Amino acid sequence: MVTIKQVAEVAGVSFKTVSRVVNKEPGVKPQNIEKVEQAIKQLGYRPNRAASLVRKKQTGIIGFISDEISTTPASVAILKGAQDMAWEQGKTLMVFNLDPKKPNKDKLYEECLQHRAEGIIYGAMYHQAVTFSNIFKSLPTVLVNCISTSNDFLSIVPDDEQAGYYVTKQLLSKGYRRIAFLNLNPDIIAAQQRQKGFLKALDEFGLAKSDYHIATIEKVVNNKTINITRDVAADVLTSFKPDAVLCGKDLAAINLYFEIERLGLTVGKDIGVASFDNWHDIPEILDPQLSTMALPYYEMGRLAISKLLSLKTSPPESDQSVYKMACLLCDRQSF
Amino acid sequence: MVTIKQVAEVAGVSFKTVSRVVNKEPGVKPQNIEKVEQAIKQLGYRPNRAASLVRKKQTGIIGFISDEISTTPASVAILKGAQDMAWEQGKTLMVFNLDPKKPNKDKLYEECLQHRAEGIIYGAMYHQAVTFSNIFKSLPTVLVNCISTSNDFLSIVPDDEQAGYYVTKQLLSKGYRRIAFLNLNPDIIAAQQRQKGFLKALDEFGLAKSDYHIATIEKVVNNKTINITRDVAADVLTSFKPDAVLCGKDLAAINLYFEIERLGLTVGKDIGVASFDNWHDIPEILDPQLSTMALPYYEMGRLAISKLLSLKTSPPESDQSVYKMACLLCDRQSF
DNA sequence: ACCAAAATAAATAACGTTGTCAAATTATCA
DNA sequence: TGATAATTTGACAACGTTATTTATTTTGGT
Repeated sequence: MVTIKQVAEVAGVSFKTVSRVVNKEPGVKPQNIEKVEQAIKQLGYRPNRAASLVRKKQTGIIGFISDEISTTPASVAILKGAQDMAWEQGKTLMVFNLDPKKPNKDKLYEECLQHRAEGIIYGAMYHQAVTFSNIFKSLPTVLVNCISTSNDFLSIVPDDEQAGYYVTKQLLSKGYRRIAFLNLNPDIIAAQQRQKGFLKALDEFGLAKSDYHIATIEKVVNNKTINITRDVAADVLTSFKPDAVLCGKDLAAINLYFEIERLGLTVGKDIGVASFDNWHDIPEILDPQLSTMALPYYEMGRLAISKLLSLKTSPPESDQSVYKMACLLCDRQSF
Repeated sequence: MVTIKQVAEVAGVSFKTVSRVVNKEPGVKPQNIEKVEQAIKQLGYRPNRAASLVRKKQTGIIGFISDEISTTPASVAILKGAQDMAWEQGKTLMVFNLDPKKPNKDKLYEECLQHRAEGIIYGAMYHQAVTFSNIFKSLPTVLVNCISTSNDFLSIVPDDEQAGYYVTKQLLSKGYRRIAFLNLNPDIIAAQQRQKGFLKALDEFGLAKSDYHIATIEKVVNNKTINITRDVAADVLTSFKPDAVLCGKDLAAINLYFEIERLGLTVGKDIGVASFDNWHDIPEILDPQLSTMALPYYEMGRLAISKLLSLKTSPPESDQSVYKMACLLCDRQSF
């Protein structure tokens, strides 16, 4: 590998001058800049990042630890957002995935510390509460899509209550008055908060208890979540006879569409359907295309990085705060 | 940050001894190991990776450059596989995503070079041919899910021909004799190779031209691919009247299911359905669950790393070779 | 043309490690 | 016990940079 000194020799200047040119420091004669750049090109020199990091205080590295996040399609966007923002800020993201078999956050954190990361982003697969050991206090840390059980980190989550509230209000304002909510497993935060928003919107429109129905489309058997949308939907559609259905996730909306079609009804005409996720290509592949609340994963990833970077400059006065990011309705044809 | 010398001082040994303990080099008295480990724990010392990298020749860093890959759910698995294998081999993956707006592979490669990566994995979103500049020759490089237009890199791709062949043979051996193939855009490699396999299997079973039908479910209008499965499926189902349909991707199989249901037929009973991808939760959410050829992304990611590492030791005699990885049928209930 | 001030360049220290080799200590055996 | 070999330790150079200080060159004003 060619070093800064070899470049200096070829360019006929001291190696410090080369360093100045490489780092775009001022105070080098244009003529010398020219010579150095020539030599760099000629030799194919590339700065050795590691060597530079030894001397500089700032490494420009941000650790991204994910609880399996980057394999789940819905939230890959978090990573992408973080990566884009990091790149814009001249930082490099180092990505680590937790091993689902034995998830050891601390080991990965250790790795980040050794690389002298300047901060850590921890991303979770779904909106949940996570417990962190004290080692996580070593660096500025921002949580994405989860909160800390001990509430001691800045975290960025989707505003599921707002999402539930907003989409319900949209349904109501379009005239739907008999709404079924096929919610996710009630143990998860998103399900709880969406339901809160759902009820709030109904309340504002003065709907009675008999005008809505809430059911659960997930069942947990020995720690595995299984999807029972098809049966639940069939039941709710025939017994409650809603004029609109709000579905906990786009994937389950597929099942819902089938059940609606089976009853000879048409989505978007006889019955409105709305959902949550905006899960990649699913909403668009359905017919009619599914109107769904997009979870702002990409933006959450971006915000995580910028919050992290500002954490480092400003004192962590505002720790333990939770940023709830608004969800947007992707308005298509299903209601 | 605490350094090796501070640890040495506390432990009452030379800093070289600490270095030996940290790197588990032999020849340190157990008693001193104990003292050093004590001091390390007491001070919370962590080796500075950058400093170590300056001195050592091996950085243990592998660059992973992806053409948007890590945002597409189907192939996130490549990244995961690569990451797992890299971790097992004691390497660290540095992940870079191409900016879809202005995809500049070379810039990311440059970044990898500066980090003194020992090798590069380039992953593509779908099986395609990609052109690389000469800068990619600087390091051992392995391509995943794509081949080089100039055929000068080792690459790892799914064996789409085998996949098409295998699944068709399965259909045939279950007695289906009138098969429609709803293929992807014929411009892409996967579509071409699967079709080849499809035809080969049909030929082996001696099927006539009138016993099968091939249609395209994607249309390209101003560089954007649009999905026309619904219309094509409706047409093929009524005009050709297949007893089985092989679908180009799981997502499109959703459309196909709808059309089949609309005709009053039942998947898996009146008509067999098979597909390609094993795209996350889709095959399981469909009813009946979809039998589909899984693309071996995870394994491709793993193989990429191990091939890369062996490239470095053995001379690149076997360059320009293409590893085609067999696809497995995920046998469910749709045929 | 000369001097001071400003601009530029060079020399050298420093960063936190690992590699080399010589020195010190301990173990082995006659 | 003494000599020798084996083990363990430490001093110091080296890695490729950036930071700091010092030296040199250029510029501007008289």
